[in-house]
Amino acid sequence: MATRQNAKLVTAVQEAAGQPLDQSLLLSLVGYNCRRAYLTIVPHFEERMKKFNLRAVDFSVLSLLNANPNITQKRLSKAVNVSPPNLAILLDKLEERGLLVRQRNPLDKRSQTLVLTPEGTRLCAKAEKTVSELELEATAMLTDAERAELVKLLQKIFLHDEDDAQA
Amino acid sequence: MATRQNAKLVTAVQEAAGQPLDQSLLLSLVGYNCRRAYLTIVPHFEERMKKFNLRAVDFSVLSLLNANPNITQKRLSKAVNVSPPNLAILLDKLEERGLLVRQRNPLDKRSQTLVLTPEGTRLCAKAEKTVSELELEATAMLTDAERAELVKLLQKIFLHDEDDAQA
DNA sequence: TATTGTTATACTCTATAACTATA
DNA sequence: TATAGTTATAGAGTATAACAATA
Repeated sequence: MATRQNAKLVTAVQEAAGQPLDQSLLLSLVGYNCRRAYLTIVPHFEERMKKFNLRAVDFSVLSLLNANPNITQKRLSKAVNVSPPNLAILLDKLEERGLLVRQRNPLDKRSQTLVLTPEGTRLCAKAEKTVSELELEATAMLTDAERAELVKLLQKIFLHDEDDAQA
Repeated sequence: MATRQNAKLVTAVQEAAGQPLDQSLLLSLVGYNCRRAYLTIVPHFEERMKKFNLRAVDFSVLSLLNANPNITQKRLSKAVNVSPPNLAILLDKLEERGLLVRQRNPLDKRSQTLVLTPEGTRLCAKAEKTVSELELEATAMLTDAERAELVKLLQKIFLHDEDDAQA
């Protein structure tokens, strides 16, 4: 009896070991595929950005400030999806590195506006160039048309009810 | 002098506040768009899966075991991208909840093979149904053709040098 | 009274080192 | 000696509560 049970298990285990993994359900899910693709690109990002000592969030902050000087921490917080307490710490570090400065907003002294320093601007330019290159590498299996189509479809998902397109 | 500086800042801040955010560089990056789309879908997932008390990883594990009974923890670990120590804890919890069982592999007693219990199978079926529904909701702005195209392009990024398609 | 930003802190996730049992 | 899995623990990332300054 125990033997028959065991024989069944042996067969089942051998069968399972010989089969390729069936991931069909997960692979049908948009969210799952987004995550897998993202996790494929991230290591490329991290490797190439080591020399700038920038994480993905740090890069997003610099790039956003480069394109939008003098925005408040509140707007930045929403845009990069980092809570105010965590953003404060992140900005402390970038400010210590001399990449940006906080200025008291003369129009509302509760808030602070942010600008890159000349050094921050230089670093951002280099980092943006590197990121654009690395993106092409990491998605080299796509044609330009496919890449454009992919970006368009992804944006449909999250841009349809945007908040800080204005705000 | 200080006044002229200040006047300049006032102007710059007013200007910045009046403008919509320029995110053009970030929006050109595939990785950034993948992440944003994923982060848009996640809250839908979490809300609908609360009643099953399943996180995304838990769901992936159940779904994978449902389609691949009797695989080893090692293969599962690679497939869900969770390190063995962390997977051990995750499996402890699912096993305590009576959703799966670990069996010593009779062919190699170092390893353990995993199977869902009847209860685990039932829960998985319900969860899979819910996830498929929620995915359609979260991506309702896409046509079926667009959704299929999106999935195809995302998979091109991460399926081109797969490991555990076999292994 | 409400808002911006900060400090302090807790919680979750992920990563690493050392151990056991088998091979 | 090498591998599967576990335990313990450290570190990073994220979330929450309470506070100061300003509106």
